[in-house]
Amino acid sequence: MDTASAVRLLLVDDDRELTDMLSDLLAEEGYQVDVALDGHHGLHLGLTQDYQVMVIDRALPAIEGLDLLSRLRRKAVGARALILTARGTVADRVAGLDAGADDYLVKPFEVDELLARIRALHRRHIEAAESIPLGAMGWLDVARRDVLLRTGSGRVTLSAKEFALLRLLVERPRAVHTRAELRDSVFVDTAAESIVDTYVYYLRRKLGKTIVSTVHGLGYQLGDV
Amino acid sequence: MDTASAVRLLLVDDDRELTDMLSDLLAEEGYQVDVALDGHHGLHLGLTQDYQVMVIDRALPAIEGLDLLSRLRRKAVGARALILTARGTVADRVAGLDAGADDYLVKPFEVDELLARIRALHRRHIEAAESIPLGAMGWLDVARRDVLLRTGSGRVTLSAKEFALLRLLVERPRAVHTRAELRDSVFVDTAAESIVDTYVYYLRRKLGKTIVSTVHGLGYQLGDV
DNA sequence: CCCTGCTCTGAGGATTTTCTGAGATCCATC
DNA sequence: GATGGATCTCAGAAAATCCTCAGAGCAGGG
Repeated sequence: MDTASAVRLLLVDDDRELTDMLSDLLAEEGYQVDVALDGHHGLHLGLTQDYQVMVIDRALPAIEGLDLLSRLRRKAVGARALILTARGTVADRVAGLDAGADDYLVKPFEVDELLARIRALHRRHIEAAESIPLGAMGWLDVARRDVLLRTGSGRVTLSAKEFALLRLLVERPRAVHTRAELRDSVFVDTAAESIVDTYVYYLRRKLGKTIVSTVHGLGYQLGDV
Repeated sequence: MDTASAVRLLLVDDDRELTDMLSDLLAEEGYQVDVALDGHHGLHLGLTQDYQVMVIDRALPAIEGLDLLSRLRRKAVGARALILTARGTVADRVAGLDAGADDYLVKPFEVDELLARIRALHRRHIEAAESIPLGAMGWLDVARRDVLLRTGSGRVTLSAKEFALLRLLVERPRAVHTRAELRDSVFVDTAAESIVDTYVYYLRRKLGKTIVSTVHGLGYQLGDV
């Protein structure tokens, strides 16, 4: 039916009885489920496969659930994550969200509630950002008009002109763009060509020297060398 | 065992023999029960604690049962309520439902029936508590039109427009919403776009600066950074 | 009918962005 | 290594945008 567009889901829990039941139920709902019974296996699958949703138990052998999640997040794994836990205190929830969880469910739970929350998470993932890779730097997030850094040190927001300039460079990454060309497309046409220098300086200040390279006497180009 | 996630239940009745028996039975079933022997105490507990279910006798000292319930409802206490009464006329039921009761049981009753109805109420509470995670902030409780804060400092109730605005942002958490779009969906279409600014200000005042972030020149977006 | 809370307007001040210009630094060439 | 143009850096003015909040109007409950 819709197996071609099936939602890929990673389930990490050491309770084999639970994983068997859940994976059956989720498969019935049309999800394509992979199961990991410990943290190491979960980490491996999370890094090598492309999931839309992850369901992770806090108490895991090898690598603890929140540790697993924050490791995945540090590698820019963006799948929506739901944490299962035995405890339901506020401090617990906070820890989960801090590790990068999108939702949180306390055991024992109603299976229907888990399914409903997974659906909600998936619905949100569908609208994931359109992001353009910026080489070694990170990703340019078009919807949010910011740059997600590959180092995991968060996001850098760009102003409208900074974004427009970087986008032009990204669209033709190997081309050398003259100041006149960039000025005409990005800035008001009465502006001096040196406005481009200034905005290249702004981009380098925010994103690092190597984001734009100068071709002496000609103009600018994306990236280094 | 799972006391952390036990269902919290408030029992308000002046018949100490009945409350003793019921609280024992309910504790055996895994509920965490608080007992109030008069309306004042019940009001105090209902306002200061967070219950999922309340069982309230109509005939109470100090504050009458239906009065107690409607006072709690006016303070946006959303726990499911079951009213105990000696009379069972239709007019009586209507009065109970008007006061905000979810169910109604006529004395004398079978204890098993009371337990079954409490279970049903609790199940309804879980189903109705469609709580949408708000990132770092907490949870948006659609049924109760309020926000459960992750800091543990209780609930914040929202006005109709505040709720509608936040819900729109939550439904597409990664999208940037323009003022025009938000104005058209939430407010009267003759309103100035700045009405959105004002309500974003209200949300931030109630829920913290980070609940909504500004994308300069474009609009607003859920969450921080 | 009064009171409370909600909705919306408008205006100021605060903040961010855009653009200019000027000195410092770099680079190709003589 | 001297020269002159190209480029980098950055302070600050001007413009655009956003935040904050007082208050008017209105609806609903007591």
